Amino acid sequence: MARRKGNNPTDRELEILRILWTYGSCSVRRVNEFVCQESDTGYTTTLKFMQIMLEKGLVTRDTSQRTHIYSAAAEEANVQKALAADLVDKAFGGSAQKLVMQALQEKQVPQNELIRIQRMLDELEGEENDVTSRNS
Amino acid sequence: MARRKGNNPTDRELEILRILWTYGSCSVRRVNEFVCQESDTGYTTTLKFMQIMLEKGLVTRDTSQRTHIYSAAAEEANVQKALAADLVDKAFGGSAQKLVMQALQEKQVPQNELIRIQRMLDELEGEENDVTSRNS
DNA sequence: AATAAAGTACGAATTTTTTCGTTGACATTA
DNA sequence: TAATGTCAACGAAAAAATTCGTACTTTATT
Repeated sequence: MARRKGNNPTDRELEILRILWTYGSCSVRRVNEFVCQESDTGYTTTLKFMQIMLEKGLVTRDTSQRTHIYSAAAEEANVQKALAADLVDKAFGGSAQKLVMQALQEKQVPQNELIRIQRMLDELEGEENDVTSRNS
Repeated sequence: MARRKGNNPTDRELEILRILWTYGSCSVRRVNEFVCQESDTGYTTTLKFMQIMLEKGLVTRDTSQRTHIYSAAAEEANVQKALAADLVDKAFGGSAQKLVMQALQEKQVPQNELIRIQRMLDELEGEENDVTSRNS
C-alpha cells in the first residue's frame, strides 16, 4: 500500500468528465457548449482536451459517424474517490474523518449530530488502528 | 453567493503549509528537510516557494535573525474548508453531501449509520434549498 | 585575513496545463 | 459545381506551477 501518485484528471478534464457523466455521450460541440456556459472556450480547445483524454483513457469515442461521439470511460464514483483520497492526503494529513467533519460543518448539521458522528468515527478509527478497546 | 475562483494554494504550497501547521515555525532548511522526506527537493526550490508564499500572504516570517523563520499565515481550517469546497464544486456537482458519503464509505461506516446520516443530510438539503416541504 | 559554511535573493530554465490557429476532409446547398 | 459550414487533426503558443543555478552576504573557522 504505497504512496500512489495517481494521475488524476486536471481541472479541465474533470469539467469535461462531469458533463459526460451528467448528460451522457456527447459530440465535442455539445460538450463545448456546456463548457462555454461556465467560461468562453474555443471549440478546438475543448476538442484538444477530449483528444488528450482519449489518449489517457479517460474517455472513449464512436467514430462511425463523421461527428465523433464521446463517452466517459472513467467511472464517476472512482474518480471522485481518487480525488477525495488525494485531498485527504494533501490537505487533511490523511484523516478522512477530518474531511468529513469539515464538510458537515459547512452543511450546518446540528451540533448533537456532529458529536454523534464524530464519536462513531472515533470508534471506527480505534478499531482500524488495532486499539484493544475504547469506551464512550 | 457567486462563483468564487479563490486562489487556493498549489500542491507544493500546501505541502509546505502542512509542515508549518504541524511543526510550527521553521527555517527554510528545516522545512526543506521535511519536504525531502517525501521527495528530494533542492534547498533553493523550497526557499523560492516560501518567498512566493510570503508574497501571497500565505506565510509570514521573522527576519530579525540571519536565518529567517517562517510561520503559516493562513489558518489550517480555513484552507481546508476552501479546498474541500473547491473539490465539492469541481468533482461532486456542488453536493457536499456526496463528498461526505464517499469519504464515509472509505471508512467502512456501518450501513445503518450511513443511511441515517444520508437521511439527515437529505433533510438539511431540503431546508437549505428553500423547498417548502418534502415528504419521504 | 583567508577559507569555508550557511543563508537569502533572483533570474531563468523546465514541466505541466491550457488555449488556440491553421489545415484539410467531408458535407450541404444555392 | 462553387461557395459555405462543420468537423477532426495537429502543432505550437501562452500561462501556470516547479525546479534550480548563480551571485552575493553574513557568520564561523583556521
